[in-house]
Amino acid sequence: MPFGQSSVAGRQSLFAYNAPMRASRTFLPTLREAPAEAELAGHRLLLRGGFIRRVSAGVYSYLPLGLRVLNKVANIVRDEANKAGCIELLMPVLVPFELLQETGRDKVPVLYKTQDRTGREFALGFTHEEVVTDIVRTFVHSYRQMPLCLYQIQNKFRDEPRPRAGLIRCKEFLMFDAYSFDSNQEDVAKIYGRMWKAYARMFERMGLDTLVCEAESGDIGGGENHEFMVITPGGEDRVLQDDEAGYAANADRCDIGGEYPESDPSEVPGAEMVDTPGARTVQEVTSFLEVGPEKLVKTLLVQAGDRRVAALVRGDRELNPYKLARRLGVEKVEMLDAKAVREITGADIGFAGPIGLSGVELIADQEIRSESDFVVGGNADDKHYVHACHGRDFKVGRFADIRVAEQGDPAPGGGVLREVRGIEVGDIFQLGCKYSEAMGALFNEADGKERPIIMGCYGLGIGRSMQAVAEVSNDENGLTWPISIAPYEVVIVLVNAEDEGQRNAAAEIHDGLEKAGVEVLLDDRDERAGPKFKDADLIGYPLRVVCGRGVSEGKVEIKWRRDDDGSEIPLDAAAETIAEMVRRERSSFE
RNA sequence: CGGGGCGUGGCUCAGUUUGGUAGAGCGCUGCGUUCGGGACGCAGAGGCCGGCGGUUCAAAUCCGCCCGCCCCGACCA
Repeated sequence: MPFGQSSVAGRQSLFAYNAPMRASRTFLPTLREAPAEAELAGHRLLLRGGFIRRVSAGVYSYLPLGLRVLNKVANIVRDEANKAGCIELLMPVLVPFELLQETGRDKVPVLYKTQDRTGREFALGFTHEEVVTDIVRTFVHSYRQMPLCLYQIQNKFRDEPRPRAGLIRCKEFLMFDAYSFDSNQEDVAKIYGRMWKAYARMFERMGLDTLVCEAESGDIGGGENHEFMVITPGGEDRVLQDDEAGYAANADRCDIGGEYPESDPSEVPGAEMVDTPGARTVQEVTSFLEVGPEKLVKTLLVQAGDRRVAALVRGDRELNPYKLARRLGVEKVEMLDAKAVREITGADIGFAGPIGLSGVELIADQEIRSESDFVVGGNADDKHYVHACHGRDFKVGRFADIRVAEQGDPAPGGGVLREVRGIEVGDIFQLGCKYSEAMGALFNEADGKERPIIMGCYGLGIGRSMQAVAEVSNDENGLTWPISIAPYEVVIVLVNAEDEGQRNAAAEIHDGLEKAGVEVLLDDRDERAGPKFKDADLIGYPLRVVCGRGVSEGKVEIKWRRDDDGSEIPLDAAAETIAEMVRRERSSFE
């Protein structure tokens, strides 16, 4: 079995080095008090337990225990990726700048740039679409060479404006990234589904519950896009979900449901222009006119491809530019600057309104359709209209869902959206032909015609997943790792190292477990029992074996980290008993 | 990049308001006692108080600039 392929049988080969299995000879720098830098429970425990150490903002060292966990997470991912038919390779950190220029991603703001002594420019790899596409365009020329899915597990570098929460958002981080290459849409759907299932298994094996969310592909472009979220209050992503209908989406993507029958403006007084001196913002206008922000309709002027569009959204809502772009069938929309706004409205930004506006398409958020009597801009400096109604005072070309969804909004399936926080541990993307077209990655179809390769990409944060587990698997005493990624499966606490009987019993169990393929750490440090117990709980070894005073009666104590109480087992069969317990526990994560 | 907070032995912090040349707990070293849930006693080591400049007889403390770190927001390919 090749190195790195993880399974029960391959477990001993997980670590190429011969790691010391005695605490006195390894490096366990636990901290009694958490460094002030950490806020989240999992982050604090990773620091206290001696798993990681901050080197600089968003830059971490993995200490020996942390590296073991990281490797295990990586190996689970590797194993499932291999089972899904992906093939591992390794691409460089240094990416020649010209490669990124081919796709225009040389302007990505998070890019780290550097140059060699001759002045040749490189970027530090932040993701590897260009590098892998360059490989594929060189070697893949026929539909018969596909489907193909290549992946690597490697450090990524992103100059994040704000690194945060330990391993959750780093400037340098270990990531699994896979890239699929297909010749037809059916194969694209197949690999997408296969990666989806592979991800589900990976996270399951790590002991993580994930919620799959519809996601916004944003500027990376393309078709379907899902994110795997670990739901926890400390998560940085807003997720909206409707449990009953089984709908979940990232807040920046989330659709809004509901029925919006046309409102009847007949009871509303006629529209009237009023003075609103200097009142530009929603806040200023509504407080000046003494109305709620929901009674104001913002008119946002955007450039959408070669068209100019006015988007109408209620004052208490936020326009979702991705949704708007999708509804308009363009790649992206951009806010018009003050000069362009004056050309169209004859007024400053802040006074644009739909009444009498010409030369632009008018699209309004769907909820406006069933409401009336609004404050809108007057298309003249310091003027607004009150009692404006669509249909009567201005004509909306189209109503559509174009605003940012919020907690409490109607869900697409008919329920209500509820907001939770999530850590995005993985995502899967259909890229289409964006990169293959830009880079000339073409293949010959069966009919002899040349077409661009259809691509997909799949990312999974290894370190981020590790901390996500820490965030959801802990209690007041420390971490509670699932056995699949725990730094060691079993810890043996030698209570009194002076006692020969205890010492021999511990060594015997240790050797027996090692022979049985169990990852065991013998805590033989010259410490009192207290700190050893505290450290065992803090570090979170799944199973604890205590060689203490019971040894003189031929007994040792065993206790699962997750349980409050342990039990005593006979010393003479201890190793076999424990190994069997470990095997059973492992099997629950496979 | 905007807003807020912070920077004092390895860790957690006090001292800064009101200037007088640095403290506690934990950790560390040695000796002794102790030894099943972060022991106790005694004796020690360890800090140019983030950096630079200024004010002053005198600066951890006041002023200016810079750097770093954390949180909120923007951003997040």
